[in-house]
Amino acid sequence: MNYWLMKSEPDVFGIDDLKRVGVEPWDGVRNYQARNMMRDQMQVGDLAFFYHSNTKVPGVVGIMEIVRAGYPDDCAWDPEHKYYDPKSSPDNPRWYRVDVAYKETFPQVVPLETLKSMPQLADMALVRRGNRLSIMPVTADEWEIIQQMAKMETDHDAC
DNA sequence: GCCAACGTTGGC
DNA sequence: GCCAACGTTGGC
Repeated sequence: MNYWLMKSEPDVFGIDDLKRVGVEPWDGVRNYQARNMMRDQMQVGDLAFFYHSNTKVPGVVGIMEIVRAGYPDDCAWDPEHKYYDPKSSPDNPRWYRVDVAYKETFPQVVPLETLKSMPQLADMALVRRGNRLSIMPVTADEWEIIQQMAKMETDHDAC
């Protein structure tokens, strides 16, 4: 089983939206590295952190589960769609997506700022300067650390 | 195959 | 809203 981190702008689609709909195709990814991970590596049962980007406090806000492995993103074939890409076709799909299911929302955001301050997380693409990858792998250790921080934030709040 | 121009991401 | 960093495109 693999762990992942997936970014989305809460103004467009946030974790509250995912909670409401339950399951959602993660479409519109137009980056080859991210596509390769969805197409080749993501498997049903994998878990992913939901990350809010481009917002007041960017950070990890919850957990979701991959419930359908990579399959062609047919948004790319619809000329009316905002994710339309004329270079993708049913015969030769250029872009892929996965389906994700809501699992949980953390009581508090684990802010990017906090993640950056953790030496154990220094290798994550997320905290590296100028990184723009919207989907990235997370190691089991990193997964554990971030999950514990989500709990710690709660404990701290209770004091 | 180089690289300048352009568009996008995303923190701040 | 600004802008640095990065990926992609297209002329040559």
